[in-house]
Amino acid sequence: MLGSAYPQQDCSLAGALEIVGERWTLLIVRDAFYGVQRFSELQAHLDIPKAVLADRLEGLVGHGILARRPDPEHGGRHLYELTAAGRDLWPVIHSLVTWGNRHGRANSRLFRHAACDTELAADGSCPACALTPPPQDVITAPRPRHRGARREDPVAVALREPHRLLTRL
Amino acid sequence: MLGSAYPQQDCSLAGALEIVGERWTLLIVRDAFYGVQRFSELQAHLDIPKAVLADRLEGLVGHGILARRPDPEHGGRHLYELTAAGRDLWPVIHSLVTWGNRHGRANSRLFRHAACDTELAADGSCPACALTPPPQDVITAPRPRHRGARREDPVAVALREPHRLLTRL
DNA sequence: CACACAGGTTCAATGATCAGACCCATCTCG
DNA sequence: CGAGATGGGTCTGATCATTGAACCTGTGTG
Repeated sequence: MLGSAYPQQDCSLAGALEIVGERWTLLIVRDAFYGVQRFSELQAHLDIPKAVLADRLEGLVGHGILARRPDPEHGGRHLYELTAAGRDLWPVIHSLVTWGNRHGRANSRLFRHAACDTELAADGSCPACALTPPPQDVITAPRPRHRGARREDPVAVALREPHRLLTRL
Repeated sequence: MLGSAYPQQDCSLAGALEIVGERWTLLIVRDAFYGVQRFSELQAHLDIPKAVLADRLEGLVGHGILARRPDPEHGGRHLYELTAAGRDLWPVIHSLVTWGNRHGRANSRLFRHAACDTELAADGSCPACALTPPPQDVITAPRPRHRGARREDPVAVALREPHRLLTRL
């Protein structure tokens, strides 16, 4: 996003958009909720230029939304994980998915409360349990009979199975 | 947003971001919730280049988020109002404001349920009434003792008084 | 040691944004 | 009626972000 700032806007919406409002940023955060943690997986799943991905990851880490730590399995590599501030973005992601689902292209995925298997309401709450589950208690699965553009990258393939948010893919 | 599209992303989040993910777009929608309806008011309140504002308004009208109608008081002018699809963006706006409030710059405004005057919870629900009020039942007011960069444009001045969302400023 | 691979950085070309100048229709005041 | 002010734009050159491809480096593998 150009300038990456909204000067003179004394508003926390503008402040939030300066951090997560750039192109690609919320898609990266979405994948982080899905459990994607590697640079190469993000790049393959999002079709994003490496330079932009590196720039966005640096920004997200700098703003405390993602944490970058060494990969214990592979020397020299890193894993990116959501911080507490990043996990707080779940209502933003879910409300945008819900809106896009109703008014834009229909969604390929649905979100259920892990405890009772009920699909989440528009505001992210579980209608059966009358509470709003945190993302680690949400399971995402492909929508049945959905025929989207079939991606074949490892992340897209792994997401054909139901998967609990925030757990490593 | 460059390209204004995320090709190959079979996801309603990407679809939503293609519509409302461009720079300035969500700030325009926020002002529409505040009751701003004129081109000139938006331009003065947002400090946005006229060409970009015209482009964004055209996009929002084209995607059915704003409706453009002739201004009955002034010939040749227009008013922009949120459609039903646009009003459905309230959870997106509120969740972003709430997040920015906790993790970015503190907010200058707060949101209360008109029926009971209780401040809304993070998920947009009213803690006292145990329901999620629609935006037309929400009142926004400046945060007490807040000293932000004082804007002097007509919209900023009008918003120093408590104001019900979606009603004309 | 040669090689592949993850994870970047650098580069030229492209496309979006910006500030400011310009334009036209309507309203206001003399 | 005519002159100027205002709203709502469009147009233009300069600036800045994004893109895809090429290149670089450190680590594991055969």
